[in-house]
Amino acid sequence: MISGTNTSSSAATSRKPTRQQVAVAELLERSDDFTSAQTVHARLRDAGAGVGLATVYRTLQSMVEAGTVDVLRTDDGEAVYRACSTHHHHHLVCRACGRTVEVEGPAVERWADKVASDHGFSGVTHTLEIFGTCADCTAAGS
Amino acid sequence: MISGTNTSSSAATSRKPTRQQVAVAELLERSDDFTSAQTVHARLRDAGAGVGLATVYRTLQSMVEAGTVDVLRTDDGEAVYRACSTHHHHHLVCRACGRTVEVEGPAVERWADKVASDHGFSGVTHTLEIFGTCADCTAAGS
DNA sequence: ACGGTTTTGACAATCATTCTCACTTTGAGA
DNA sequence: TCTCAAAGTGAGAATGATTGTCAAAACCGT
Ligand SMILES: [Zn+2]
Ligand SMILES: [Zn+2]
Ligand SMILES: [Zn+2]
Ligand SMILES: [Zn+2]
Repeated sequence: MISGTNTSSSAATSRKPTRQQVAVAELLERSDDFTSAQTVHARLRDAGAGVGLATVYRTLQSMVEAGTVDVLRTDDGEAVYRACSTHHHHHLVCRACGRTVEVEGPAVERWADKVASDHGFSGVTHTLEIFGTCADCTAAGS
Repeated sequence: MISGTNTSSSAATSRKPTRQQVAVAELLERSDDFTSAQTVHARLRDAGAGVGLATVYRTLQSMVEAGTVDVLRTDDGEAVYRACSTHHHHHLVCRACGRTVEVEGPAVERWADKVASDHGFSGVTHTLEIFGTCADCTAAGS
């Protein structure tokens, strides 16, 4: 119900990436912060190489499943995506400018697993994000 | 942008709760797991004492601002609410049945704050949820 | 009871996301 | 190179949660 199990199969997606998929991937690589599907679509359109909105959504979805991009939700429920390193990590996000830093915390990982198993839970996953205002924005802000 | 600052004012909501607000609050108290606004609305309607959908949303929002209920997002972006204790805590949620356990981790709190300040971030908050399958559901499941 | 303020709720409007389905591209085999 | 079936694309329609609207209803101090 919440954070559903990964029921996707997609045996082996070993196809040559299409122009559209490359465009989406490169745009994400180029930007440091989390970006919504709508924004990706708009940016590609403005850049000339337009990509259909449905394709943007499909591409982002498969990239998430492939683990090459991370997704999280803004306060108003919009999904935002970011090209991240493939190993498990979390995010420190600036509320003002969106700048994002990847962070790791082995101790936290262990703590989460222990808490869950102590309560008899199995198949454990977790989400963890940190928000704040970065130094630059604090300086610039009122 | 993501996880916006609390700009709400609502100086002092010291009004006698209306019948509708009480109905929503009691329904949440009664259920152990996270419930969507739509579901709250449907349940109240089925229970006879109907409450307008807009009112359900408004009431849930103010309860969140008041800190008497927690809110999180399902994988498909739907907001779900739960009456929780008022002190800072996190959730261990069963993916199958929704059963929820409140958990605390002082060490995690310290870690998050330290990571953020190490990177020059201020005004730090965080979100942390743990998902898994509870013992009962593991036993019942295929 | 009376005027002013707050709350409610049926309904319309938004808007991100998904669905449809005809069209295009791709790739392996003939 | 030609052929065809599978995979990918995209414009537009459909979905569905959430929010906006605003007139009627409930509330409150006088
Ligand atoms: Zn910043
Ligand atoms: Zn982790
Ligand atoms: Zn809680
Ligand atoms: Zn915490």
